[in-house]
Amino acid sequence: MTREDVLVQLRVSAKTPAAEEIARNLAASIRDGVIAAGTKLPTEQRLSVQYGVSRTVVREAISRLKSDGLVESRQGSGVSVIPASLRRSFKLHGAILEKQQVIELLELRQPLEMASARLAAVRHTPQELAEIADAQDRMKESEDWSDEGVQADLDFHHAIAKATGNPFYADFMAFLGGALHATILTARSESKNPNIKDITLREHLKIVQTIAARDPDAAGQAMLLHLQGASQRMTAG
Amino acid sequence: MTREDVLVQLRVSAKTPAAEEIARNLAASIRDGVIAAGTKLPTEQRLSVQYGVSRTVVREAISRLKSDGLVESRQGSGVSVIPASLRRSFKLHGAILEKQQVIELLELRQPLEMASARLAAVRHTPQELAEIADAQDRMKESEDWSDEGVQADLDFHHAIAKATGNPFYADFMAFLGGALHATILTARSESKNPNIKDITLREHLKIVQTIAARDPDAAGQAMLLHLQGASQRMTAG
DNA sequence: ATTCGTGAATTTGTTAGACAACTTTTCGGT
DNA sequence: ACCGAAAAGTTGTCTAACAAATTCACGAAT
Repeated sequence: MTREDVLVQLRVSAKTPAAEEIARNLAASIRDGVIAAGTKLPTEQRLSVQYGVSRTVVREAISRLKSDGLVESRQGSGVSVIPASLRRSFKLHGAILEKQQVIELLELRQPLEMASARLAAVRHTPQELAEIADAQDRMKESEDWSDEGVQADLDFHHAIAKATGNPFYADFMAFLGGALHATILTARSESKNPNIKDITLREHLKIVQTIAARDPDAAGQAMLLHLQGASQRMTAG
Repeated sequence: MTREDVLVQLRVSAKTPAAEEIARNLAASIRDGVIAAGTKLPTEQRLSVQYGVSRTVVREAISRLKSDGLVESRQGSGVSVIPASLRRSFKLHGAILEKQQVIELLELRQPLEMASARLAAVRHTPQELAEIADAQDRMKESEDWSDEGVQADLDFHHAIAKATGNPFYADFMAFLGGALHATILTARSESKNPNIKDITLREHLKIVQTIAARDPDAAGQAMLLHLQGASQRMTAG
């Protein structure tokens, strides 16, 4: 019974819609430079023959590339590749994160979180501070290793980013948090350290206090300590 | 004659493809919570009636939303909105950047550039250092206010990001650079300061020297000074 | 011979209808 | 009340056609 379920699962996950696969294929060709910036893609007609699908499917694939800012189409002319310097979307194309990628992503996040904490310490409103404290409370009351605990953890960081008053911080931290969500969850569940939640809560508390005190240096430092600890717990576990 | 040209121009720029406009409309509804996460979009049939277009156009619009990680479709079931916490793309949906947005974007960039310079100082290889110096030379030889000068400037920062050895830094700085490209260009051309290039080059030189010396603190500090100066020149000019 | 239109060929944008594949709902029999 | 099969609903894909815009080629006028 379970074996059958696995087979079904595999079959489902294996059969990605054609448009998605073609979009991925073309995107890879563009990113690897096989199709150079400034040049044109083959016509929809040729692509449909090449991939053995209808023009409809090809058009849906190209739609995705447009949305990613990889190409630009002009009626009557064709679809041309946009130079890398003008691309306006940032995307994690590899869905699953390897450990090395996790480390690199955390390395990107660290200076942003520190700056976020510093700015939040200086600029936060009472409402924003309350939202930060609320996320902390939700995490305190959650069961260990639960998904809702991880969510509260990420909400905590997101609330701080929102308290900077800079929407780019809020959006980008939410994005990074989402990318790390699954990784954090598995890291926590695999961890042998039973006090992981208490340690996290203590580090969070220090951050809340320093932000509430409007002390940017201390807030940045408290955030740094928290991230270093969390990073160690995640990548070592 | 010229008046007619303007009219044509306006008509052209006003006529965005239907799929793009619908995608934008739906994306806004999702981001604003009008269509809540977890719920389903109206069926393609209903949307095609609602917007007065064919189902094909609706499908292309939805294709874009899928690419943005906003929705997920299951054959036979429908198209459901993905929770914000799981979105895996970061995008500047507002195409044109207002001055306030530029300031906020620079504020996001600053801690990343500092971290980038620090990491590059510690980790750079000779080749990577040469690439940084090369961008600096290209900027030196470019004409004032030229597009190629701005490109060399951005290449300089990108080269540093690559020298961190962390591809996320390289990708994200390239993304931010692209977003700021047009703004930097106009800021330079409008600036009354004729020495803007020389000042920039001097600040860059300091960064190169400190990175070459493998001194992360000095490199970070040099980068901070450069960004503060550049930011002032851009937003004040 | 060169340049300039004009029309033909290309190419993307959009529509319509049909069928396949899959999911959800409905309804009838036990 | 429950179960299973049929029906309805929904997304995925294909085909055929036309509209709209661009590009190209050819011929005419200078």
